[in-house]
Amino acid sequence: MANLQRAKGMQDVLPEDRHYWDWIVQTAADLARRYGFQRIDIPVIEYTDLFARGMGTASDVFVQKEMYTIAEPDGASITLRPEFTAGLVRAYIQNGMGSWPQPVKLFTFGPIFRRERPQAGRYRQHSQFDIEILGETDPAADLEVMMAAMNFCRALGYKGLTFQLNSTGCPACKPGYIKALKTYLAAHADKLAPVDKERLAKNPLRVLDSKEKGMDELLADAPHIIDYLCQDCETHFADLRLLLDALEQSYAINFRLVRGIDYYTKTVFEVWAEGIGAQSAIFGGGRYDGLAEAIGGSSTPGVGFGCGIERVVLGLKEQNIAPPQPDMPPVLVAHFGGATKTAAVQLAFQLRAAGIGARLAFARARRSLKSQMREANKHNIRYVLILGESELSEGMAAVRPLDGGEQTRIPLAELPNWLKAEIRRQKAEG
RNA sequence: GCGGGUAUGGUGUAGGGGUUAACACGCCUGGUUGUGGCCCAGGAGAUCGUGGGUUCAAAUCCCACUACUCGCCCCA
Repeated sequence: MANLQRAKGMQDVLPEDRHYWDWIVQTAADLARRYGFQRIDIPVIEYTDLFARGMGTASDVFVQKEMYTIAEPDGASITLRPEFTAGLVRAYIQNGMGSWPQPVKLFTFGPIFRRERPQAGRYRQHSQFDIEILGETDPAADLEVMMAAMNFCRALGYKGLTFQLNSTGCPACKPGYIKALKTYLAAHADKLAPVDKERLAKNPLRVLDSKEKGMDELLADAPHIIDYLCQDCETHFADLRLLLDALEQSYAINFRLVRGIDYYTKTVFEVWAEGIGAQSAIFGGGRYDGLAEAIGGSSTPGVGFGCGIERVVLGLKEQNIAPPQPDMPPVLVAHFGGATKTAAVQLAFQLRAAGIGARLAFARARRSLKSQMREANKHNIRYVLILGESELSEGMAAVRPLDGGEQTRIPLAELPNWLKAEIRRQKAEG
């Protein structure tokens, strides 16, 4: 093995896998546009401060040094984005989108960086498809975001997904809940695993996430956030559920669903899939009404989700769902002998200009026709256009179908139209 | 940061102290003068992860390291 390898936690997306990506991203983008979302692209790098204020310096991503942060010579500190939302809200504020017709509905796609220990379905660079609705408090906005996630999965043919929903409250009611939870857990401290004791001290909500033995029973009797929501949050949650019911969208209320980033308010949700290793969430999202203010803008509500493409691909493979095969060029231009190469090159470009996919056989020295035929076969080519000296002297090309049809000779000048007609005919026949 | 597993041609594997390290797939070239898939015949390609040790002899045994991988934490 050569001592050449990609950096830890990085992935090469080979052509074979890449067409999953094309399909997934295309499907997601089509769907998003149908909902009225517009594509936006923002930089991979932001000032570190943005994430510090957005995610909170107490958040795990920040505290555990999971960010790729670079100190610039001039003293600035910049960071490879560990998530999309903060950057998108920054873009909203900076570009004056607050004065656009509200709400502003955006989607984007690109790489995200977190310096974690890699494992199945978790990489240091991963790609997310992300949508956000900014400037809207209506629970129907939450609904749209959630349904976009669900319908996206349906469009891919995904099966066995569960929709996990919870409300995480707001600054008005969350502290009261945390206090109640703390009290309860402290009373049962003897039953807590060491990890959970640590969490209790550091971030009590995280205990809800615990996978330790016996926690299911213990937490079943723990205070539930639902009973502590303020009027506003409760109404919002109830309205959202009514809307989900109206669309007959099933979901599981998961009072243990908490998310790692501090800015979430009210709605939080995840979409879980099976068979992709220990990482089961392919979507995660929620509402973040306080984020814009936290990063220094005027108060702007928002709701959105991020979807991990690598995990979606893992899940699709697990379920044996394959994307439609990408089209390969239907013809290969083969040539041998004399001045045929020049004619072949000209023909190939002429076909491409006419909109016909053409692969040109390369041959530095003499190369047998057999070898060129083999090449065509390997690439699933439908027609080999053979330019030999005999054909060329008559201004013709031999057309050899690889699917069993008869070989014919067609005048070079007529080839583009002839091929177009053939391809159209074949397509019509399926 | 903490655990477990693995490390042999491009890929997937077999082997197991002793002269040319095996197999499959892939790749290349041929199988009569210019024609694919199947088949057949050849060929290229590996300092058996790295460094040390034991031994007359190490890919094989021992130790360390590194990398990859899976899991914990956390998250998409």
